[in-house]
Amino acid sequence: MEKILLVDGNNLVFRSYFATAYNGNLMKNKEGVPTNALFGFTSMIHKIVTEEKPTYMIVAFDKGKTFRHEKYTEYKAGRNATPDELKVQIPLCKELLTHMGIKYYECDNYEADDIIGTFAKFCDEKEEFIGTIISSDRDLLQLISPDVDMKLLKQKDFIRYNEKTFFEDYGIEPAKVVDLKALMGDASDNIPGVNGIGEKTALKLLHDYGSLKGVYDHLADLTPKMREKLEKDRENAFMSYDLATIYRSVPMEIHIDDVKIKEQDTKALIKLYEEFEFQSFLSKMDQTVERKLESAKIIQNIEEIQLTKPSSLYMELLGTNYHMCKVLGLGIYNDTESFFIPSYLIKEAYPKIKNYIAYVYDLKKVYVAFKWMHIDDFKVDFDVMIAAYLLDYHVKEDIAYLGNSFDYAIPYYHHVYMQKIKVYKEPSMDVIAANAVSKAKFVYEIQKRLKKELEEENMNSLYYEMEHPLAYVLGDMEYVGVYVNRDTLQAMGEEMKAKIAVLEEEIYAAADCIFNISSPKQLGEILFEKLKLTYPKRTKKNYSTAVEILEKIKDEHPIIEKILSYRLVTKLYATYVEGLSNFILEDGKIHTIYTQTLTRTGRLSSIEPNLQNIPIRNEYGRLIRKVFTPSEDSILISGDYSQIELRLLAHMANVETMIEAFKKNQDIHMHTASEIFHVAEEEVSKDMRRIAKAVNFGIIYGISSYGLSENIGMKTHEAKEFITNYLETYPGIKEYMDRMVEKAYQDGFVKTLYGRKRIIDELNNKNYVIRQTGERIALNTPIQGTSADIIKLAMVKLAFEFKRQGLKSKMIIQVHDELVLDALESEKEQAIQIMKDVMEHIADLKVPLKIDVEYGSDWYQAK
DNA sequence: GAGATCACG
DNA sequence: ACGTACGTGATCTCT
Repeated sequence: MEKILLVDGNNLVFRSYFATAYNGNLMKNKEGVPTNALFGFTSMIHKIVTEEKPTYMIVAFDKGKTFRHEKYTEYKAGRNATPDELKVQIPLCKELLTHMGIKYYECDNYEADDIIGTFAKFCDEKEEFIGTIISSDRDLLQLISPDVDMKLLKQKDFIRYNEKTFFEDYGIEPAKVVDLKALMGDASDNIPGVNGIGEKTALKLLHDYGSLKGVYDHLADLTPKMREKLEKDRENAFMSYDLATIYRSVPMEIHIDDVKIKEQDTKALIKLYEEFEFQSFLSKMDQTVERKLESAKIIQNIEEIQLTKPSSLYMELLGTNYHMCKVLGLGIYNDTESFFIPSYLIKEAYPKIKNYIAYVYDLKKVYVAFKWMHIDDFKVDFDVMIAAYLLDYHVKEDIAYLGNSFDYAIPYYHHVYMQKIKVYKEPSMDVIAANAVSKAKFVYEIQKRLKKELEEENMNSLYYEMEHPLAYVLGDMEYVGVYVNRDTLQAMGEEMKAKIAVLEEEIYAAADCIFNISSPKQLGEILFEKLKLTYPKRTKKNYSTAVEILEKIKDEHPIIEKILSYRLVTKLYATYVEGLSNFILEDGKIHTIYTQTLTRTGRLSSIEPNLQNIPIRNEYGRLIRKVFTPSEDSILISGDYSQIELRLLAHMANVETMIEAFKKNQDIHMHTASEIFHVAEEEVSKDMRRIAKAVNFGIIYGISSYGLSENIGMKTHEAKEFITNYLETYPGIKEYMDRMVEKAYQDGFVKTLYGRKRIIDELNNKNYVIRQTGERIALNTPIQGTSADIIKLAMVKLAFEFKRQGLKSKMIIQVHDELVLDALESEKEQAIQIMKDVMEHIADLKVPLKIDVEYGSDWYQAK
């Protein structure tokens, strides 16, 4: 038995088009051809092929303007015309299929539905074939038969229907979909149906009387009202029946060899993906077709090095974590000189090149990797990676992504250096050299253009005074590292393991069976089916077992509390005990990597390991912080900005009362509570403060009444009242929000106080929900981003001041609004003084900035 | 490799 | 009628 996949191509293209709507700005290639639908289509096809692994497959498209139901043409014609931006992409989708070896069908005057119907009939008739229809169009459900099932695509996932499951869900046979549509109509397809009858009623009627005809044969049995509706639209109903019926005899010959998937044309596919700048698909391609790189001169002896002018450098590593991986060599390039320095010559060669190295990609990587080699004086003028990040180019760790968006054929790192996932391979030195030098060449040739663009965007000071110097500061922090006490960590781990074992037993006993507690799927079945606990959420396909859900049913069964504890402890053990242990190097320290070019707001992120999410909110988890310790004769000092985002809001929206409250150093949530509840501060209850705090946060996130209500557990309409009340209390904030959103729609981007820019594509989306998200981004990014700017500036200045004043104290950790120092005890007072001074005075705002300082002999105490 | 979950600001 | 707070990273399960 062979399965044929019957894909509704038109449906996929339309879905893709509207899912990532073309907005006249983004999602088109350099020639201006829109690619949104093609992109979505490509990824859907990839997904379908990997999920279904078909041998036979067809993709059906509409063709021609006249329809087989001539007398009803006006109905079909009434559907929205295909937008031009979509039209141009349809032939491209077909081209893609051809390159992938997949046959597509179209037939004059027939729709994709009809072609699929014809193939479905083919499957019904031929014993050796079965079919699976793929579409999000419910119309096609009517084609389900013993030999044909359907994968009905939903927004996120899909439902697979066969005859049996369809009947279970709808209570009618698949073929009766036609009768159903005849009664209820289909607005999207301009099928009128019977006015006043919806899905529920239609299903009930069909259940009672079997078919459309059956319903009309039994009009006498119905209520007068219903009878009247049906009689009035009798003609429409039967016409709708015809309209909804999928034609199954398109005049075409089916040759089964055509339907078999052929080998893909890799070369043509790569060309297509390149043309449309589909980096993600390109990087996934098995690039058997090697990109040709110029061969590079490999230095054998440092006497061969001739360097006379500013050059670019590209450092090639084996592995991605530059704290613990091998340096393979350096590619050096300028327009007259270029060569490759193999790893064993770097130290010796460095003095000869250092004065000429002007441009790099990822300066922090090079700076830190050199430090590990005891080269401490590396400095460059310009980092292409950081500049490209600020300018919103496609920046990833792998330079190939940026290179390819500028039409440089740079091989993807993983194709050259990865054996398979997580396994690296070292190619021959010729290959490494060619890669390194061609990357250096790209850096050299692109830097000028990026500098010019920074200038045009007024981002010079953002680059030269903030991000560029920050890279060295971060590099120092990473290289210095943080001491982590292995023994304490291990002891905590043993205790947790014991706890986990006990909890496991208790949970199995309570559930009366053994299962995988970490599997949400299994857990959901145990809780909501076996133990029949109430699922406190509107119907959804999969049970969620997240904390919010479990908290709600805590009282129903003692198992819930055990599961919550189990979750907490296993999380702590896996992520923070085992996880952190894996990153302690021989020096007893953890060396994280701060990602400087990732977030959309300008914040840093921290990886391998993440030091920005060490537990603190839960007391048991907080104990983990005890393992983070200072160096000898030192303490950890933590300074964190108090309410920096709210202060920035008060500044930007110019909210007098709030600014005053901050000037008086008041508890801001208490103050807000007293204002929105119209009571004296002494009368603010805990709950009032809690609500005020939630609303304050909500405002920063770009509030929605639903979001707020979910967060503090109240009805949406109550949350709405709080928001209205809040905005009446602070009209300045309301004005500010309106102004920001309007400006964002006008410009298509927002900026921070320091000129960092974020383009918000979401605002051009045709989907209302996505536009709303865009509005929230427009409200949040200037605040979160400015906060990130401020602490970055403070870090640069603080590093400078420590150096200038000759302190040995060092910054070691940044957690968005908090800096942690490893400081000599003898420098304690001075370090605190400088830190406070720098952080509080780095920006000139209408509100004061305030930091809270704490210190101790570990991170638990310094907080 | 994606989704669910949960750790942080 | 729809689906919803902003920004991250690590680990686990499951396809």
